[in-house]
Amino acid sequence: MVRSPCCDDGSLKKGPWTPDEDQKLVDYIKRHGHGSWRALPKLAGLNRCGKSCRLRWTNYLRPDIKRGKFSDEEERIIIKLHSVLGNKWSRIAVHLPGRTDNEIKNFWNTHVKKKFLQMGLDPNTHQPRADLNSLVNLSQLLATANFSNLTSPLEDALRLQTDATRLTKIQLLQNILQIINTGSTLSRNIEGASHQWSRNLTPTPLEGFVNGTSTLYTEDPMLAPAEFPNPGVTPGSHNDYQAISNSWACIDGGFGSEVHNFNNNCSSSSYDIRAEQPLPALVSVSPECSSVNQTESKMNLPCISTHSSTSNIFEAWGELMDDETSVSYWKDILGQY
DNA sequence: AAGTGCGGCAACCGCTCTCGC
DNA sequence: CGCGAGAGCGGTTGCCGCACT
Repeated sequence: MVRSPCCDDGSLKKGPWTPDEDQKLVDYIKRHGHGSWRALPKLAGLNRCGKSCRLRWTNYLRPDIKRGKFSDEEERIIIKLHSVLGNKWSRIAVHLPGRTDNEIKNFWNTHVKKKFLQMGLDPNTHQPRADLNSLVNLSQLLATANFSNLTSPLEDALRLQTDATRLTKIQLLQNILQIINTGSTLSRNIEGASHQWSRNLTPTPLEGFVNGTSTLYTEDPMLAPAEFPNPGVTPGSHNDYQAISNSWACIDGGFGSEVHNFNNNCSSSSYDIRAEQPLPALVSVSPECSSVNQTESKMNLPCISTHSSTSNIFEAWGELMDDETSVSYWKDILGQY
């Protein structure tokens, strides 16, 4: 089925707006509000389609639009929000009063993205890029950078992200150890819905990590619903999310609201994590993501390899080990807890 | 001064979502 | 429930100005 575009009338003007057109649009909206965008151009005496008028108004003519360069703080917020929301520019724009989604998108594509790439990071996942060239670049950067004194918004955000990623990996390892200890799969009986998500507190995260009762991500009862309510949402993905959300919320209270909203929503039975698409995948995407769950795949949803089966967890583990087989790497992680 | 390349940004395109019938 | 119109959103394009040769 071919749908006719709303602006297929060849007589309608396209391209840059003239000051006269701007004035007409502003005058009309000031007097009458925009009402129906489709009807507006005729009523305002403009030879444009309604869509074009709406874009011009929301991206340029709106009186509350903030112009000029993005501040460091704004950049920091954008990076953090992007790590949580992905390319949801309109959602990000909500947190930056006076900035439009289009402006933020352009800023990301022309400035921030470039910085990510220069640092050898994938701007989509905020993770190190897999290709060799970028790894070489990254190692060079690491050799020259003093990471204990990071000051730029991007570096700040990236350091936090690294911490979050480590937490995710630890969670994955924890799941595997639990399987080994109990001989059961981690996969939750979704229909039964009685899985106790919050486990008993243990003296130290490391002990919990070793014996499979870690509460690394569930110490805050607000962030840890006793039961994970939503069929189709895997424990792994939830904990992955909490790892990040705790990380962000701890460090930046103001920004944590988005994350807390997510977690609160998560506690309601009607909430669908897939609708929010909270995070880019933090661990490698397993092959079955594309074949088994076509809906998720189609929606480009984060399909985390801690998916609800033992095999998936081990596959994810295998992928992780491919990435980081160094014993010292894991010693480094474990040594922190 | 003219030509060229590049970056930034406004605007467009097409898909998805929402809502009313 | 299905359909269509309108609105919103994200990706992409193309113009413009600036720097460099």
